[in-house]
Amino acid sequence: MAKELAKQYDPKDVEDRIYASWLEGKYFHAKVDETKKPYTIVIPPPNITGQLHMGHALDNTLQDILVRFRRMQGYDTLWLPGTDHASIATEAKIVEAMKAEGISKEDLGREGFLERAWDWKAQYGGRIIEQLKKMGSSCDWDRERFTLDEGCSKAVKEVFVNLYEKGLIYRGERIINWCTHCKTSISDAEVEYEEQDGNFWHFRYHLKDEDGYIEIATTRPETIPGDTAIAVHPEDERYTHLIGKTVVMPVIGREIPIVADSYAKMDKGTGAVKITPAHDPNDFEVGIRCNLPVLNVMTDDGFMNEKAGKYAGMSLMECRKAIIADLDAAGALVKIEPTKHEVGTCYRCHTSVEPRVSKQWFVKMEPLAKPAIKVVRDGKVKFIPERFDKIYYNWMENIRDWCISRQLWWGHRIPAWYCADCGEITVSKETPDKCCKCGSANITQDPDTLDTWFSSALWPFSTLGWPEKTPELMHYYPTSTLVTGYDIIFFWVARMIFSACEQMGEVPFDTVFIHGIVRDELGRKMSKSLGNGIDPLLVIDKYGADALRFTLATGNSPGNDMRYSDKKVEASRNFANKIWNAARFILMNLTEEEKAPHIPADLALEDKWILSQFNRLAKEVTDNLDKFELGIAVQKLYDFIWDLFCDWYIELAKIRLQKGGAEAETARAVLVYVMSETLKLLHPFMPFITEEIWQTLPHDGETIMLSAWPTFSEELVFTEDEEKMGIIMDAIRAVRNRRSEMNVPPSRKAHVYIATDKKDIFDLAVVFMQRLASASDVTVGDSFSIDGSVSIVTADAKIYIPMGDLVDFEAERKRLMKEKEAAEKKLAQINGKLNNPGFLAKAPQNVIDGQKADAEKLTEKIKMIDESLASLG
RNA sequence: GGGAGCAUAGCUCAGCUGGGAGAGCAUCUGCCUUACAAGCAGAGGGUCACAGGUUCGAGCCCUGUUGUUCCCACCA
Repeated sequence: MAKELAKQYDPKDVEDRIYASWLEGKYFHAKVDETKKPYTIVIPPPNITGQLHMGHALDNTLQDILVRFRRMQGYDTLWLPGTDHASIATEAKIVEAMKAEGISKEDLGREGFLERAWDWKAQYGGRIIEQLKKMGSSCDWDRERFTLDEGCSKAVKEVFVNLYEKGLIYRGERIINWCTHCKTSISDAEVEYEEQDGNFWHFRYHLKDEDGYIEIATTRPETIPGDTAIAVHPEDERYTHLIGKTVVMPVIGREIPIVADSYAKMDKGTGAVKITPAHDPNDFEVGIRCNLPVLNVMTDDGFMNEKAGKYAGMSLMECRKAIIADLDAAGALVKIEPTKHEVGTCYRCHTSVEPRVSKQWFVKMEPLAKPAIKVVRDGKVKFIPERFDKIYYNWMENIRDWCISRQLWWGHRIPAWYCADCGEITVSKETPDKCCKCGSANITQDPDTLDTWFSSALWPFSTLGWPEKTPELMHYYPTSTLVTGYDIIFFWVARMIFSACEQMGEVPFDTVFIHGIVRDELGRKMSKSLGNGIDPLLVIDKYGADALRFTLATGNSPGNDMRYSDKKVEASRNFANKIWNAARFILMNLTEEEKAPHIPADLALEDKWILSQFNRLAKEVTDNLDKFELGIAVQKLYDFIWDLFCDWYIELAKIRLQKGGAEAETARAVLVYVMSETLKLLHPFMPFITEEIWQTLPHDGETIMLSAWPTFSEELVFTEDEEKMGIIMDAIRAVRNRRSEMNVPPSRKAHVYIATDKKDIFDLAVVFMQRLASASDVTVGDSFSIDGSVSIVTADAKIYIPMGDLVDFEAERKRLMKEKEAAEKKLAQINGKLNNPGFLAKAPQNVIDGQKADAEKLTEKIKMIDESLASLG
C-alpha cells in the first residue's frame, strides 16, 4: 500500500470532494424503515434572505454532530432541511431593491410584487443552503422544504381554519404594535425594548369655567392631540373634588373630562395621567372602562393625521417639538424632568414602535398555553439546560393574545373573505366563490398575510406532510431533538410546542437543546452595525470546516455564550493536522496486503493499554453524547488522540515497527484498529478529515458515515495492564523531568538503574526507557549503590542515573528536601482524613481505600528519599 | 420592578451525580528524537469573587453580599 499523504493536511483538497461523494452515495437520504428506531431533527429554517453567520455555523454543527452520531448508531436518521420565507425581512429587502430602481410596491401591484419576490427567492433563496453544505451538514436535501411552499401553505390554512372554527382565532380592534417603517403590525414578541434618554414634561390644564387646574406629566407629548380624558385615582384626595369636571386642553382647545380610574397611581408622576386610548394599551383599557372616545391621530408611516389639527402632516418628532413649544408659549409647561425609559422598537428595523388601535387577527393564547405548559412540566418536552424551562413558563404563563396579521404581501394570505353585502366573514381552506351566510358573490379576501412565525410554528409536522398522514409523518414524528439558540425560544420553540399540542395532540420534539450565541473576541455580540461579524465561509476557507466545527463544539457548555477567536480555530486546525500526520505515519508503515481493521492475537502490554483506554473512551464519549455533553465528549477525544495515542502509543509502537516481523505486524494491526475506531468517534465532529483518512486506511464499507459506532466491549478491559503501563509511564516522566531540570540534552544518553520490588513490570519497561527516556541501557534490580548519581523517586521505584559530572550535589540535596517536604505535607493531609473517625465512618469504602493506598505510597516514597539523602553524605 | 446566567491560571474557558484543581493560548527551558516546528520533552503560574452555613469532606449544595451580562414587565 504505502500510500503517500501530504505533510500537512489541506482541507481545500478534501472537503468539496468528500461532500460530493456523500451526496453521490445518497448517504444523507432517509428512507422510512419501520424496523429501525427513528431519530429526527428538523432544521431551524434559516431566512431566505440570510447569509451564513456564526450563529448558523454553531447551530448546524451541533445538529450535524447529533445526527451523524445517531446515524452511525443505526437509527433511521432524518435531518430535514429548509428555509423560511421571512415575511418582513424579505419584503423589506425587495422593497429596498425596488426603491433603488425608483419603483414602489404600489407601482407593481400585489401580483407584480409577488412575482418579483418569487424571482428573488429563486435567485438568492438557495444561497444559504449551499453555505450549509460547506459546513458539512448531512441534511436530507431531497426533502428540503420552504415555509411558503405548497405543502406548508396547505398546513397553514388547515391550522388557521381549525383555530378559527374553535374560536381560537378572532378578528378585533385592539392596541397593537405598529412599525412605521415596515408599515405593519408586529407581535409583542417582535418588539425589542431599548433604554433611551427622555423627559417627563409636566403640563398644567385649567378647568373649564372655573378656577383651578390639574397637572399631568407625559413622556410622549406628541400623543396629546389624541387625549380624550385625564384620569385620577378614585381615592386620591388631592383630586376627588375634580372628578367629573372638565378641562380645556391648552392650544388644542378641546374639552376633556377628568375621570376616576384605579389605573392612575397616586404615587406616580403628579397622580393625574392623560389618557390616549388610541395609542397606549393601558389607556385603551381605561377608555373602555370609562367609555371614552378613541382618537387615532397618526398615519401608517409615522406622521400626524388630519385629526391632529394644526399638527397634521408633521412627523411624530416634529409634532413633539411643536407641541411642547406651543404649550410653553401658552404658559402650560410647568417643568421638564429628565428620565430614562424603555422604548419599544421593531426587532427587524429598530424603528420606534407606535402602539395604536387597529383591526387585526389574533390567536387566543390562554387555552393554547395551558397544555403547552403541561407537557414541559410533565417532562414530555425537556429543555437542555433545564433552566430554560423557567423562561418558557414565565412567558407562557403571562402570554397575551398573539397578533398574527401583517400588512405585508410576502407571506401566507389570510384565508378570510368579507362579504360586501352582509358583512359576514367566510373563513375557508379553499377559495370560496360566495359568502357562507348570504350567498353573495360579492366577497373579497383579507389583504393581509400571516406572521412568518405562524408557519414556522408548524414546521415539525408540516414538513413531514401534515395534514396528510404520510408514512414520513407516522414514522419520524414526533421529532427527537430541536437545536436552537435561546434567543428564539419565544418566537419559535414555544409556538411550535403549543401548535403541535393543539394540532397533533402530541409534542413536536422530546428535547430542546439550547445553545448560546457566538460573540466576537471581545465578547460583543456580532452585528452588522458594529461590523464585527466573522464570516464562517472565510474561516472555512482559511482553516477548514472541520477546524471551525471543532472549535464551535469545544469548550462551551449548553446554553452559554462563547467567544470566537482565530486562535481557537488555529488550535483546532493544528489538531486536524496532528491526526493527519498520525495517519501518515501509520500508512508509511503499512504493507500491501494489510488486512481490514481487526484486533490481533498476541497483544503486547502497550497494545492492551491503548485498547483498554480506547474502550473507555468509546463508552464515555457515547455517554456524553447521549447527555448532550458535546463539549466534554470532544475534549476527551482530543486528549485521547493527542496525548495517549500520538504521544505515547505511536512512540511505543515504533519500537516494534522497527524490529519488524510478527511483533511489527501486531503493532500495525493495533495502530490501524485504534486509529480507525477513533476516527469513527471523531467523525460527527470532524466529518471531512475522518472520512478522508478512513478511506485511505484499510477499511470495510463505503463510508465512515455509515460505519458502526464503536461500543464498549468487555473483552477490551485490561485493568492490570493499564496499571502496569501507568507505573512505567510515571517512571519515564520522572526521568524526563529530572533530565530536563538538569538541562541534559536527549542526545546524551545515560545508563539507568531501577531499584524496585516490581521487577516484572520494569523488565518490560527496558525498551520503553531506552526509547522515551534517553536511556543507553537499563538495569533492573532490588537495590543499587551508585556514587555520583542522580536519584529519582517514584511511587514504585528508585531510579539512579550516573551523571557525576553533571550533578550539583548541593542542588540535589535541596531538591530532594523539597520533594520530601511536599510528600510529607501530602501525607499529613491524608493521615488527617484517615485519623478522622467521621471520615472512616461515612466516606465510601473505595475513597477510603484510595486514601490508604496513597498514604502507603507516600510513606514508601519518603523512605526512599531519605535513603537518597543519606547516600549523598 | 421580576427572573436568569456568569465570576476558576496572564487571556479564553471546561470541570457531568460533592473526594485528583484542569485544557487551549500566552510565558520560560531544552530539543530539527526521519508522522507532525501547525511538532516533541519539561517548567512556572490559581485564597476556584467575598462572607456565612450544611457535610467526615465544598469550585460543585444552601443563604447572603459584591461585580458583571442578559431576559422579561403596559410604570404616565
